[in-house]
Amino acid sequence: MATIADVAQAAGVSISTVSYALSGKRSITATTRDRVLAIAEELGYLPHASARMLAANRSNIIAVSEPVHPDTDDSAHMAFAMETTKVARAAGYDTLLLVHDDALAGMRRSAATQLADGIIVLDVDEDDARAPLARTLACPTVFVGLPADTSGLVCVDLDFEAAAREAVDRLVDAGHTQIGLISHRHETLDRGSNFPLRFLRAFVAHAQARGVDAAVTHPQGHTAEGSIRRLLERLPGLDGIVLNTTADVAATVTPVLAARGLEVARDVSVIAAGVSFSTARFAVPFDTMPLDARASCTAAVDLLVAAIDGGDRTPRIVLLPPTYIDLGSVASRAPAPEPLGQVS
Amino acid sequence: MATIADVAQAAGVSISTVSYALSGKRSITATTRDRVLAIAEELGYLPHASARMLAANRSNIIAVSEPVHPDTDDSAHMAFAMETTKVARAAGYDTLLLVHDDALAGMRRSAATQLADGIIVLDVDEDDARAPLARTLACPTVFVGLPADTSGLVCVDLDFEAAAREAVDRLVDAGHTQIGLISHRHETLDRGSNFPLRFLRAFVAHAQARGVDAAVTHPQGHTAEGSIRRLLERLPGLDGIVLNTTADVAATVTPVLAARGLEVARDVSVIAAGVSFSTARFAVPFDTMPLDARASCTAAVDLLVAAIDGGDRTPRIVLLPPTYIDLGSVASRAPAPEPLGQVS
DNA sequence: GCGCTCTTTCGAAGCGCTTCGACGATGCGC
DNA sequence: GCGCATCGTCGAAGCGCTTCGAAAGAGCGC
Repeated sequence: MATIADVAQAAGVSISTVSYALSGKRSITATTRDRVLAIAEELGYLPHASARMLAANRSNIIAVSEPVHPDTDDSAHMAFAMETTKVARAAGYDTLLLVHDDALAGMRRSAATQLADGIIVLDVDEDDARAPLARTLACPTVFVGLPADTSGLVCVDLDFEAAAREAVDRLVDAGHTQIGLISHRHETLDRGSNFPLRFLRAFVAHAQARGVDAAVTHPQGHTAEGSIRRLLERLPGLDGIVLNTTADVAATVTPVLAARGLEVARDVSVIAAGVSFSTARFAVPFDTMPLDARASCTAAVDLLVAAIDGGDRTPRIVLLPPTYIDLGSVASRAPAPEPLGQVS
Repeated sequence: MATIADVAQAAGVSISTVSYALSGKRSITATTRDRVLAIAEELGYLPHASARMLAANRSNIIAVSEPVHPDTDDSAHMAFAMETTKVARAAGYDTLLLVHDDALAGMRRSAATQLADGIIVLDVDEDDARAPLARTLACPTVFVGLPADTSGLVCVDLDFEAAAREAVDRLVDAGHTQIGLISHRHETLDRGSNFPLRFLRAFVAHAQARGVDAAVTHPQGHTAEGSIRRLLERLPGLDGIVLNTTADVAATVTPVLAARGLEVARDVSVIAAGVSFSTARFAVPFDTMPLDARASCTAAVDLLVAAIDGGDRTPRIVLLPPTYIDLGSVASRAPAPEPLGQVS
């Protein structure tokens, strides 16, 4: 519990000299500085956190808002919180955890009391109440995931266009010729959500570019029943499905296919792309391109620190390249047709 | 960003009157108090966190130390961190998350800088480096789980004796007559760890009380191979196994039994008791009596708050009654023999 | 009506730090 | 040798709050 005054006295210098010697914000003679540092070390001096916060008007604390919804995948979200904490610490910040109902209220509180210098928002919903809140806060905030209306916000998310293209490539490269996309519900797109549309357009364009038959449906309700029926009507030889939809719909894909005598991988390959849920624990896991915790959190903390230190709060959306996780739901079809004119 | 001075001025009173009106630490006339509260509300006044911390010499922050070992079960530990945060918030504290290598260093740092009023230690190891550290810290600390040497510490853990008795009761009540305990390795017991011994003794005593044959082994290495062989030598009709051991050993039980043509539940019932790992995702899950996150964290935070507010830092070990999670690894044997003289 | 107690409010002193302005000392050019 | 800039250090203000002691006012008994 040594204070800066103790260090100053022991070193025979003034308090401000100690402060400058430790912070390096003004030049101090090498001999004085070394003596101060040695004594500080010897006394085990560490600045009192709240005194420093009050004087410097910054807390070196980042709040992490993570509502843990009932449908939240613990393991995935644990990873995000942990990664954020690790990266933040490396940047000199501690992290305050705001969960459940306090995920929202805690943001307001930690911003208003200036407990936190910045906020990282995890587990973002389409119509997340934290988005409008963040717009009113004086405290820099970065979202990991995109709410429907991203105006005025700083967000990090998966590059959906790239994910759509990679999903198409994977299927086509494995010999599939009739592929369908189960997108989000119409309501979701109508609500102003932009990424399903970005994904959808990239999917259609790239399927065309690769020369395969493609169809798109939007689920009605919370099952894939109707979507799969419609896909099969349009593409009787459907051999690949891309899921860019919600967890509830995705979870029904295997049983719905089974009811038609179709088996994942054997008859129809499936890839979930641009989704925030994990399919690893589905009865039949699907290949997935999810948000990558490490990459997302690193990018998010970097942006946040830039906003705190550099004052750069320009709204922006940073898109991360997708990572493909192979869980065996894509099987090789007949060998891809030889491109014309190639020597076999 | 209204300050207490703004509120005081708007209400036409002094700063100290506002402070007392808000904290209730001195009596203030009802009319004055109401006016102050109304104006504070109107201005959206919230006290500046660090100013309050500095003046009151307390941060209302609890640090949560959670090293996330490679073998840590994310989901289980997520639950502990989340529950701690929820309970702490309800008690008026925010939680600072300290993970990985910072789980140790962060404790020292947040205690020395008085960033945290108290520390909750999760994911406790037998020979946890945080135990000796906690003894040197001025900051109240509560462990969730028991290190080998608990002297001088405040700990919350499962009631191992009760868990051992319940495991025996479950097996005996289901008609089992030859039950074995796979305990911890000898090294673990030799290292001064007390709970395996407590479990073991309660197991032996209670098996005897219930009149069934019992045997105990300690694994060598990280497999159940030798233990199961020895149990079968001693109890050829072995029909129940209780696991109070490490995750690595527990994970090998099913294959080792299978190699001998024995199937869990059908031939041998298995219960894991007093363990900190989840068996839910084993290929064959075992009935378990684990530490209960909600109960443990509530007890831990209660103890910590008592230490912070009440100054009660008496070292103690609080034991929680076990909760039985039935995952189907215990089957009914021949009906339990009728007690003598009972009308059937 | 005087002195007493009790209640309500105020002023001021910190909490431990950062940071600004200033001051003495030193070194330089002329 | 004098003035000027530069460097290293110091003192003091202030961050926004809590809390202590005291002052002012009200109510009471005699």
